[in-house]
Amino acid sequence: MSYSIGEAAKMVGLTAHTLRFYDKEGLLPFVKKTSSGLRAFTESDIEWLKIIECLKGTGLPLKQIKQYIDWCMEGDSTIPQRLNMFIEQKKRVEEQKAKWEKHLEKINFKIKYYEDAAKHGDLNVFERNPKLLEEKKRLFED
Amino acid sequence: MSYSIGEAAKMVGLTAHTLRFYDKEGLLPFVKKTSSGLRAFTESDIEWLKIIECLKGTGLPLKQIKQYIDWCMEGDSTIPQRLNMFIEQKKRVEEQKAKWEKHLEKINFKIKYYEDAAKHGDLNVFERNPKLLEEKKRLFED
DNA sequence: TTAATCTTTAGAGTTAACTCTAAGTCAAGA
DNA sequence: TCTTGACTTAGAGTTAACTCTAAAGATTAA
Repeated sequence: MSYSIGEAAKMVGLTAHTLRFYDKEGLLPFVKKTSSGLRAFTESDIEWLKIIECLKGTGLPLKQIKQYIDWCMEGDSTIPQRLNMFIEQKKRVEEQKAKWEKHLEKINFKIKYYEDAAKHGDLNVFERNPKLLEEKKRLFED
Repeated sequence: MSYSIGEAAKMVGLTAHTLRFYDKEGLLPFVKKTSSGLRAFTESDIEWLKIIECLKGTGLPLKQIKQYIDWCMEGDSTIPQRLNMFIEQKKRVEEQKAKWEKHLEKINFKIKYYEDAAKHGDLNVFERNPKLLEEKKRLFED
């Protein structure tokens, strides 16, 4: 049993256009076609799409995803490169998470700031709450 | 005391080109110019840049950042919109964080998978370790 | 004062990742 | 069989966010 491009697209939350674009870019060399030329996605292909989505969703550019796919197609000799790629990607994700943590602190500060401002209808927040000014200094200096 | 565009750029980790582009897009209406036409960034402007970086870094498009800046320029009447924007952005960041958490699980699985593959020089990982197959099924189904 | 190094503008070019169009082919239901 | 809707390709167009260029003006150090 296999899926058409439209069915596969729906399953992974992309459009058929996007899947064709990925194919054109060489990201889907594993997808076979029927005798009449229609792409037929297997269960295994859907899993490929999910791992592509995982890498794309964590910010890896399509070019590097293609590099990974190429390694996979090349065979067992590229296992070290693939392992290394996932280790690097894990590192990037964790760095990114730390960055977002810092950004989130600033956003939380702004929420506190504007909550007070909204309550009083003006921006004299720091006069009312000098501790918030200290927090701001801490958050925005580097 | 104030900073030239190049100094300001260095301080926030952007290029002067990018700052001019932001200015052209209307993101920096607060930056004043000297009598001879050079941009002069104040300490306060640098703080604006940092909040722009925070919003951009958490995935808010420049158009919506401009919307926020416009609200700030408009005055106290837009405090509720600004509060709302930061609340929404916080929500988005937390959703994104949850998504990354899930992606990270898949990446960690792949690391385990390729570590075993690398150790043995082949991809018969699931034959050696059926529990990893279970984990894969759990991670890649939905 | 002069050379080197900024900065200014308008506008063109780039990159990534889609997104769509046209013209034709294929498949499934009535 | 016919119609409707999904599929095919090549290739053009779009969007966001830069990134760069050219030509001219401003600033700074020697």
